[in-house]
Formats: sequence, C-alpha cells, structure tokens
Amino acid sequence: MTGATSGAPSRSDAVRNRRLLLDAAAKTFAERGVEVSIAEIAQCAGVGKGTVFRHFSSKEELLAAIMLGMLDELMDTATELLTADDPGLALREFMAAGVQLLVRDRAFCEVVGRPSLQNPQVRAAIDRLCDAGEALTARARERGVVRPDLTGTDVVLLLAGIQHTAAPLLSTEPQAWRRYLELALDGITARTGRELPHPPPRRLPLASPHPDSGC
Amino acid sequence: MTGATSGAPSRSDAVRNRRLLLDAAAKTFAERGVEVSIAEIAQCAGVGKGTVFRHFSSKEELLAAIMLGMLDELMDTATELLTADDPGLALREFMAAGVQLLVRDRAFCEVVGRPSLQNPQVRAAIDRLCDAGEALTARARERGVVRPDLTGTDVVLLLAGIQHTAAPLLSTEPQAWRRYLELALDGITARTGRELPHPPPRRLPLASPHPDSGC
DNA sequence: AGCTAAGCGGACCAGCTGGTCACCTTCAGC
DNA sequence: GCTGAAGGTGACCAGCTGGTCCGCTTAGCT
Repeated sequence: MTGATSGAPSRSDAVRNRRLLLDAAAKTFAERGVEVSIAEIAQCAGVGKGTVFRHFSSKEELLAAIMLGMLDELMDTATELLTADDPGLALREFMAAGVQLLVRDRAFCEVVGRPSLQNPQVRAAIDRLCDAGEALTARARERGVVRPDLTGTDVVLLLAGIQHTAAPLLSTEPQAWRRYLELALDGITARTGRELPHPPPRRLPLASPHPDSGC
Repeated sequence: MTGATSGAPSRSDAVRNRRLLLDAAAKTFAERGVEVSIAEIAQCAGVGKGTVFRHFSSKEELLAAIMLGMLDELMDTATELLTADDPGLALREFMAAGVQLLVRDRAFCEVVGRPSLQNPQVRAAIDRLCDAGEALTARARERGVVRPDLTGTDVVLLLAGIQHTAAPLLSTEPQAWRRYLELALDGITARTGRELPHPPPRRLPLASPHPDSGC
C-alpha cells in the first residue's frame, strides 16, 4: 500500500501539508471542475505530486473528501432549518443555500449531476440530503405553501437545474441565480389545481451501467 | 493543408463516408458527450481515423457541424411557431422542442451550456436562437400570458436548466423533463405582482477568457 | 483497359493524464 | 545530537488523446 487512506497523519509537517492540499484542491476544483490535474493541485498547494498520493490513494478519493465536506455543510443547514418557524421560508432558504453552493463550485455541480462520478459515500450523502429535502418539503406541503405533489427529490433536483440555468451568465452576472430561484419558487408554490404531468421520482437512480453505444 | 473543410466532396465513396461519419458522430456525441474520441467515432462509422480528418480538419469542426444542424432545426421550429395563433401555446411548444433536443443529446447540452466549447458559428446560431426566443416571448408577454419581466434569454436559459433538472433521472424516467417543464411554465406564467429579484440578462456573455486560478 | 488524382487508413507522434517508486529529507523521541 | 521511521519528491510508466503522413486503393474519365 502506497497511498494512505488511514486516518489523519500524526507528524506536524504531514498535518500541515494535508491541510494545504485540501485547501488547494477545494479551490481549484471549485474554479475549474473535476478535470483539474493532480499536478496542478499539487503545485497550487506547494507540494510535490507524490505527496498528493501519499495522503489520498486516488484522485477520486481526494475529490470525494471535499465533496463530502460540502454535502455535510448543506446537510447541517437543512437540519437546522427543519426546526425553523416558517416552513415556507425554511424551504426557500434551503434552496438558496444549495444553489449558492453549486454556483460557487464547479466540481460540486459536476459530481452531484453525474451519478457516474459518485463514489458510494458521496452517493449516500446525496441520498441523505434528499431525505432532508423531503422533510423540509413535507412541512411546507402540510402548510399548503407548496403544491401538494412536490417531493423532496424534486426540490434537490431543482437546485442543480437553477444553477445550470444561471451558469452561462456567471461571469457577467454572478447573482443571476436569484432570478431563477425565484422563478422556480413561483413554480413550486403555484396553486394551479392541475397535477404535474409526470409522476414524482421516488428515488435518484444509481449510475447507469454504461452509456455504451451499440456501434 | 491536410484536412479539407472545402465544401462537399465529389467522389461517390467520399460522399458516402462523409454521411456515415456525420451519422456516427451524431449518434456517439448524443450518447456520450463531447468527450468521445475520434477513434471511436471512426470505428462506429466503419472508416479509418485518418478519414475523419480528411473530412473535418479538427474534432471541433466535426462537433460544430453537428451542433449547427441541431441549432438550425430548433431555429426552424421557432420560426414556424412565430406565426402560430396562440402565443402562449407557441412558447410552450418551443420550450418542449428545445428541452427534448437537449435531453436526447448530451453533447448538445455540453456545448450550449459552456461558452468555452463554442466556436464562432455555433455562438452566432445560439444568439439567433435567443433572438427567436425573444420574439416568441414578446408575443406571449403582450398577450399577458407570461410575466411582464420575462425575456427571450430567460426562456433559452431555462431550457438548459430544465434538462439539467431531469438529467439524473434520465436512465429510469426518460420523460421526467415534462414534469419540470410544467413547473417552469407555472413559474414564468405566475402573476405575482412582484418583479423578479435580479434584472433580466440582456445578452449571453462570451466565453470567459480564463477560469485560471491564482495559484 | 489504363491512367491519374482523389480518397483511404493505420502506424506514428507529441502531449497530456493518473498513478508508482526508490531515494532523500525531516520530524520527534531519546 | 543520534536514530529510526514517517513523510516528501520528481523521474518515470502505461494509457489515453487529437492530429499527421505517406504508401496503398479505387472511382471515374478517356
């Protein structure tokens, strides 16, 4: 075994380098997406490439470590909002927090949007987030502030959709996501009487085995 | 000059191979995104790799040829819908056509969503599409069937957002986009009285020069 | 049929990636 | 300060990519 997944290192220099590495990776992944090379992350952290693989056995593991941190952060927000007074406002704030996180981090968008990039831990964290989203949505539904056929999975999926809507504008209008969040909120609170045309998704599917073309 | 952009070939075998190539590329790009290799496209078409570069001077040019075809198709739909009786229904059908195109083609999503992948011709076609979207939206706005501060660029951006919302469900619920299209339609037709919180984007920005991290 | 230029194709190249490893440096306990 | 082990590192590797090139094939005119 070369790369060590084995817990936190003990030596002071190792602790420091691990911190530098996580910070550098978080920053570069956020700005450029999952495609940044390990070499670049190492350079950004001011360490050698070998050091990266000493701390994380693969690029995927490094990425997962950072994604899990962000998912946990959003999960904490959701948990806190579950005890808020106004369920409608709580749902809005959850969505705003989620979209903001997505807007700020390109790798985060790519990972949550593409099941094939998800390792089991990330996948589990996303599932937990959907559950939290469901709880928040249920409270809002009971109060009648959102349409009755809206689910938590709908809400979580919408976060990515809103981010993606505003994405092309990011460089010139970094706050444009607020416009589309509002549009989405108006959509999910609409009391049209009609049901939505497609049944709500019960669960996010696992990664499709292969998009393999039949050529 | 090796690769030839120079118009259509004259010899019958060349014409046939070009057709095979375009079909294979459209299929593989649609299924797997812009990252499919030229080698794979060539294999799928049943020709050698060199033949690809004889017909298209670069991968980007091949991709652009296909993307332009799809953009033109959507543009035709939009033009036709501009003369429809019901502007509200026309806008809905335009959006349905756009989302459907995006859902069926992964490369199309990637190209329209990321300015850095757009060559000038593709870019121009997207701009024209935004203009058509603006015309359709204007008609709907005048009839009061959509909120007064909705623009054509909003509508075009929403297409990508809706597709992205439904994307994780694609393998198990290929029609889920209809649900989120309806949600978006309810959002843009909502008569809340309030203005949306962020001013409408006037124009899609060009590719940002570099997401270059300051490391 | 014969000729010629257009077309074809796959070995090849440079450049990139994630990941490995043997050697060297440094921490920390004594 | 000595020492042993943990940590750091960059040359290196295999595998991939887009793109080139030149010898071979073939279409299509005469």
